[in-house]
Amino acid sequence: MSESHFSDVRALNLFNLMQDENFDALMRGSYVLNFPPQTELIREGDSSDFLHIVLSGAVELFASWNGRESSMATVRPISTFILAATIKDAPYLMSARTLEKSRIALIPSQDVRAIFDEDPYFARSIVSELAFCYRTVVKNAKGLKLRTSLERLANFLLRQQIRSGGGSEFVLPIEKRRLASFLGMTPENLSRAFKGLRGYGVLVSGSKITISDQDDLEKFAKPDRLIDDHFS
Amino acid sequence: MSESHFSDVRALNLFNLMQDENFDALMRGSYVLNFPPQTELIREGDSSDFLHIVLSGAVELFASWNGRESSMATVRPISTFILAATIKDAPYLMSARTLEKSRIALIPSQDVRAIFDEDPYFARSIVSELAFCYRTVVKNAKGLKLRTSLERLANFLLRQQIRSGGGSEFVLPIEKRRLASFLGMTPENLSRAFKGLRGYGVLVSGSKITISDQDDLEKFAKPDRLIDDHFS
DNA sequence: TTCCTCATTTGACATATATCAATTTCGATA
DNA sequence: TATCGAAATTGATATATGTCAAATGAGGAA
Repeated sequence: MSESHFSDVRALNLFNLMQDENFDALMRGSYVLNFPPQTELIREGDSSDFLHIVLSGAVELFASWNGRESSMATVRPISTFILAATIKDAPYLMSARTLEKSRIALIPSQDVRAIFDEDPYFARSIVSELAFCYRTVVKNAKGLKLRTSLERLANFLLRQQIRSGGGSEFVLPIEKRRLASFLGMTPENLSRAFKGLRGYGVLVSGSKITISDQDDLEKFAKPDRLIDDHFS
Repeated sequence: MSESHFSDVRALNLFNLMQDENFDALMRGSYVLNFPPQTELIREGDSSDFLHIVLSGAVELFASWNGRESSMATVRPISTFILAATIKDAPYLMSARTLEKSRIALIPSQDVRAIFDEDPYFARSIVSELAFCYRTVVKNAKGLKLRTSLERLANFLLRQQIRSGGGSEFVLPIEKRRLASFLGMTPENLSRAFKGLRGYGVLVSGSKITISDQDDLEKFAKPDRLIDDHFS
């Protein structure tokens, strides 16, 4: 792993408290690979041999059943994914594919489990990370069950606006068809949902979004920190 | 806490590996309370002061937004709930209410966090438990996004059948209106869904379910271990 | 038992969302 | 710039699900 990536990974919440020698051991056993876009990295049901870290590019986590597919999350640098499967030594529940050309670090799951047992700081970080992941999925499930697709889209836009710095104009981070799948709707329905938000001051031009009436949109979306705050 | 409950709690995955003195310390600081049915134990958004353990009775976890409410899970003895909030010292994402007269143990969250730092076995168990919870919610989210309400019901019945011992006859563990909410539909729609499963050999009489044609139902439901196996 | 309350079921209807087919738009690349 | 293929949009329609009101049924209390 290159020095620059090395320190970026070290800075992750998951790794920033652990002892140097343990971090070094993890990194020594890891592989760094470049993948072209649209490469399937892991397939749900496979055994979890590696903890993955997205160093650059982007990775989509998705799930399939009975010929249907749904986007579950997008992982952007620098982040790990499938920690839970790694820890439990259980099969992956989601598949992963690169969305762009991506650089991925792979840490053998058994190394992660071994150092977890050695390093209480690492253990503490893993717990914190897992609790965070758990809460993220719960928030997602709440959104799915409590909101209509229009409301989910409206709140997604408000969250994205904040991530983008809070200005009234920002760019969608993923293709619309993936966004549709992530929000639990069809691309056609997403297109109509965007139209439906015009009445609340949302202007769409390609992937550029303009929120012309912040209050109006928020009044409709009713963002809730227990669903939409992705930082606790 | 009475001796019998004491050992039942000790037997939980979360507590069975930790050192005696640490377990004792947790129990010494804990409270055990009896609650009548329909008592709100925690409200989403509150700070997480206690890890809860259902000793007897039953507790529903539910979420609310904008005047709507959805049942997220039912917790039965002997199990803990809201571990993630406790660990992160973050506000509860879900509310909890007793469904029946229930006996609940409360362990101060700060004690849990303190002993987590002391006892590596406890830490290991917490990680395992959190990973398990995470995977459970991911499975739930997959079901919500990939299946229709009829398919969710069919698979719920198959899971419940297994939990009940695998016989062709069993009893629903919760009221139908709560089941409807848990499965993400209205009570009316659940009623119609039960009718819709008649064609696959599902007979309903009150809360008693009879699966008269196992193969037929399974062929329709297509249970998948990556969604329906709640043991890994 | 009888009554009362509340869950459940049913029917009619409204709304939300999906599907299918046909354009249109966009973006990569020759 | 021109072209190609995929993504996005649109319209028409089908299906799924929700809502409302009424009827039925089950269980507890007197």
